[in-house]
Amino acid sequence: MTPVNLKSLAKELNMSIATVSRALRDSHEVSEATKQRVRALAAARHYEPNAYASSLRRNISKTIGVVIPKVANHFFALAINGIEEAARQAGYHVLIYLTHDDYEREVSIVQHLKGGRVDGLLMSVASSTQDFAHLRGLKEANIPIVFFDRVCAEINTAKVTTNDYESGYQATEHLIRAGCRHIAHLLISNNLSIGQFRQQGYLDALMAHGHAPDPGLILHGVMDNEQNVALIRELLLRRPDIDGIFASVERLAISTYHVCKELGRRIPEDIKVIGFSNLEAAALLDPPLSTITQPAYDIGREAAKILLRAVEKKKAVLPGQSVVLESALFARRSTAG
Amino acid sequence: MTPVNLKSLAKELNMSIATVSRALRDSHEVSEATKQRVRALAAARHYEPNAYASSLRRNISKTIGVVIPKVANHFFALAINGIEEAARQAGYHVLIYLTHDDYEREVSIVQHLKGGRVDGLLMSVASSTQDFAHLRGLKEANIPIVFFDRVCAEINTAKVTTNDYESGYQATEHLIRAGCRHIAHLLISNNLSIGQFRQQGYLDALMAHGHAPDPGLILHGVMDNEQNVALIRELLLRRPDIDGIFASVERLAISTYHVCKELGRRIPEDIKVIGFSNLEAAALLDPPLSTITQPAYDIGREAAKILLRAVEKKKAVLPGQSVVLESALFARRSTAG
DNA sequence: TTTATTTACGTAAACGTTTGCAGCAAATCG
DNA sequence: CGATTTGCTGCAAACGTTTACGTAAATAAA
Repeated sequence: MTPVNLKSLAKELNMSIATVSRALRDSHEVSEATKQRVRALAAARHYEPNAYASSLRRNISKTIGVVIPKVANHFFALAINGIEEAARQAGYHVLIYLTHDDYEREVSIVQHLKGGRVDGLLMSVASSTQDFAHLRGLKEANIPIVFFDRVCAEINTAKVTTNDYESGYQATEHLIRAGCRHIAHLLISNNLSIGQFRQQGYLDALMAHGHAPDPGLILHGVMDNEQNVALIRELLLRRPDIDGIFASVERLAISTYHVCKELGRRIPEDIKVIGFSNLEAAALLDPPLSTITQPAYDIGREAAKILLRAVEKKKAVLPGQSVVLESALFARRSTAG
Repeated sequence: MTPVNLKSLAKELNMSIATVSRALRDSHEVSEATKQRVRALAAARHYEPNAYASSLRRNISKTIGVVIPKVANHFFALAINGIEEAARQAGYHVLIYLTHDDYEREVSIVQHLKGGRVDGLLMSVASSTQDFAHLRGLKEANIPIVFFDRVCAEINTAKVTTNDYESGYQATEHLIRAGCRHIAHLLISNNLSIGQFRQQGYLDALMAHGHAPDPGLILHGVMDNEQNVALIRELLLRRPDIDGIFASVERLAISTYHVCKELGRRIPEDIKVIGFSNLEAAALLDPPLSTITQPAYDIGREAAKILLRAVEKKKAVLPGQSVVLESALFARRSTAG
């Protein structure tokens, strides 16, 4: 079975490779008659251009990379959905890389991508990442990058986020209005700007309503869910006065449910719970969970669109293109007064 | 800023491109001293080989494609997780494509991939796919393919599935033992072999326990969840005798919960429900949902491993390499007697 | 010494595509 | 009618890497 490429098509058509190539790219310097012949044979032979030869020659891969902590998470799954949609429409391919929130892995992935495998990068940084040297290098490699959700403030590029400060404020206020007096905040590693914003919203809402912030009510989660359950259990036992919980990430809200069930704390009678979550089944939980839900699909799509515009123009992405989308608060029974 | 490639390194080191290339690939025909010099400079200049040039020359892309219906679904998200892990360990990259269960899109994606962008393909076919010509073409393009979960029986290659027949049987039997007399089966498009197996398990379990199969109790879901809710509502109203529901896909179980809540049917008192699901929060639903849970991560990882072995040997994948993994049944309150 | 063999490197040809340049007709213009 | 333009096509050089082949020197075998 002989390979079907420009050369084989050219030979069969008795013309040069150049003409075949131009005909297929619909160049204006090829006669309509020739184009017809070329296209007919290409279709008959099921010709598919070699993506790598083209990429090498044009120095364009028509591919974007997506680097995220995990995929088994509704937020990221939905974001990928949006990213894939935008990429597909623009004729781009999507490479997926998972960091599992591991800094070393993130560095290794980014390093590899400097080889020109992707034209641009979408990224949600790992929670353990503190040093951003590996990301700076991308600028030099001329690979534009757009951060989404878990952004990196130190890098000068576009970012797509949600109104995290306001959401943190609203969630906390929602609990206060529901009658909570001692509200705990569960979050993960606080070196993420996103966590800081939510935390600040939480603190400001407390202050605004005359509640004194209490460091003992702030719990930092870890990667492992088992450990989180233990941490939350310990917190609830140590501070029996806690009557409200604001979870900055879905996993911690779920773990809270498990602990409450285990300790016999009733939701919402004893403790009210609200959490960031994209869980479709939130309304079917026992009790239905009040959530702040981020527009994950839109975040992914918007980030991809911004990136693709930059890629097409071969320009770096500008911070000015940053976008802030709004999350929605769904009050359900877990915070019923 | 000059590009850093083999040529620039060679010039700076006063040696030929070939030697630099060989040194970096740790060839035995380069002296240790030279290797040291080359490696040192490569590191200093942050050299990253151009993936496309290498791919073009070696006719190997070190990339696999994953074609799935959707990603916002715990099963597929977990599968991707397993796939990415296996790929990363083997030094492969992962391209993601979503069909959204659309046949046209699936064909278009597969067609594109014949251009050599990927060394192999992992696939879960779209529920609307009936014709498999586009997949046969892959054989000719010498691209091995491994199906997982939603396999295509007509194509002669390796498949990674779960024991769907047994699971369907067990789920049905579980409902029967819990006292159900009129058990409905909710599934999607039945041209998928996977749906047929589960359905057969359901039917055989009914027969084995002296229940007569009733076509009026089998409901075929569609893409849209709103429509599914309507269909299920109609079914429950039309057949008030239904006291058990076996949902072949997670979405249909969730929709069932919504309908029951709406119609005031109590689970499990009035209707017992069991469904295929990888939802982590299944135990936290109201009531906790009994599930058949597939080892999604392992399915993805196993499929990727089989594919990568074939890719490395540049051989087609053999049907004999097929693997069947076992799902687990978790009995929870939704089927309590 | 001569003749193999090994070691270490360079030369150059691929891989398939794109594209600047040139050529060469036919058409248009002065 | 000669000069210039226009429309179409081919030639050949890239893109960066890998690798078969050649070669010169150094070592080993004779």
